[in-house]
Amino acid sequence: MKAAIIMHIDVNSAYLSWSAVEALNQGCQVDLRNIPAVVGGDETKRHGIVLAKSIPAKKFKIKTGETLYSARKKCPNLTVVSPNYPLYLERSRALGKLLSRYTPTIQQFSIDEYFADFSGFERQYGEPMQFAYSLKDTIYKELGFTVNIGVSTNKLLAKMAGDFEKPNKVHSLFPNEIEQKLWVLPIEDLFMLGKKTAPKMRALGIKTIGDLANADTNLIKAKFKKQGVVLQNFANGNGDRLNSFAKQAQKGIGNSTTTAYDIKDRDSAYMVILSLVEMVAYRLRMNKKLCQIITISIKDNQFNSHSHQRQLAVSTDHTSTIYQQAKELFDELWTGIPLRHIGVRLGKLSAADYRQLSLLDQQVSSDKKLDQTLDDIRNRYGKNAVMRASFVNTNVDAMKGGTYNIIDYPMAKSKL
DNA sequence: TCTGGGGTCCTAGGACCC
DNA sequence: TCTGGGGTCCTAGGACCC
Repeated sequence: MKAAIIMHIDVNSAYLSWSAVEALNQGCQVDLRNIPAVVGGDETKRHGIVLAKSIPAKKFKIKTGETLYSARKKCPNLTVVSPNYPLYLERSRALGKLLSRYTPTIQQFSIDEYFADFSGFERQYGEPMQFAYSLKDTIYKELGFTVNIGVSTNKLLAKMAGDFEKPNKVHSLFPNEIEQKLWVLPIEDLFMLGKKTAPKMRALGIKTIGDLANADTNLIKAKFKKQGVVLQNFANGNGDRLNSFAKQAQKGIGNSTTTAYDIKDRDSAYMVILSLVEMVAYRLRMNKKLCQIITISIKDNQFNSHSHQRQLAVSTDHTSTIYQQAKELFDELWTGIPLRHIGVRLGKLSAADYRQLSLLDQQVSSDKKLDQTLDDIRNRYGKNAVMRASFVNTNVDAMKGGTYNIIDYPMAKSKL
């Protein structure tokens, strides 16, 4: 049997590239990709972090996730542009559509990354590396942005290959290249080995991916538990469960928001919670799901986080039920300390087509009708077409949450 | 005007049952 | 009779991804 051919396609500086191309199309004279520039949130709303950076900005050691304040200190004439999420979503889908022309087996891994399975396509497309180069060029020609493509026999290796030199590059990382290309890299470069684990590894003398690959498994198991074993397998190029392209059911739906000002009173908190619940419950219903677990999370002005969750006796998709539970959970959780962030998450999802009817059915069906009516209006006229009276003349959005449009893909860990 | 938002998975401790 | 310990469920917190 011939080895699988898996490719990882990753848009270079996705948000920044997409905004740059859009600006050029609108007649802008400069290409943001060629100057020190970042996509960053709104500092007046306390969203002031770097979401994406250009290569010239990277030369100033600006990092994704750092504050704009800090980024400007490193590069005083930094250009900062606001994110355009609808654009990013559209570009993301355009890339997926292009890839689908070449293989039916693709999987979106994040807004700017796809895996594609080209196993058995050699006769049609030729030698995999040659094909990857032409695919990269086709993407650039048709969509105007550059990508990195990693080529290997499983998703883990393809992804690691895609992270080699950027931008606009194709790299292979086949099993027989692991020693030469993967093992020489610092431990920090391994997928899923983050900034908490890396220092612990280094303290044990494990400095490179090769060191981890060849470390004593019993030691790794003892120190890092299950996750350690997964990481050691990754270091050996074994993607394990990372190999499936099967679609996985979503486990939870959540929305959260950092408020422009600290929340100091219960009524303001309730307003934000209602706004979050409106969004999260709407998304739940659009996905034709019910939830059985509701989690509320808060972050105080000292950046300490806490959460509280509750399992319901009966699954629900009603805004009013979820809101009531969320308020109770919040009251149990909140000590009165000023808050900067509140989140609501729905878990233990099930299909909405088998509904367990309760004694409260009378009440429930009128709630259901209200939810349906509001959903219909929002789908037709936009999310702000209707709002509860309590939001009128306030500066709280009637529906909160960073992303209104939902990308339906399971996240990182479950796929690898 | 200093630190986002959306996810998944794992662990540890306590409750409860047998 | 005395009391150990395994299994499961629940919850809060944390690590990691983009």
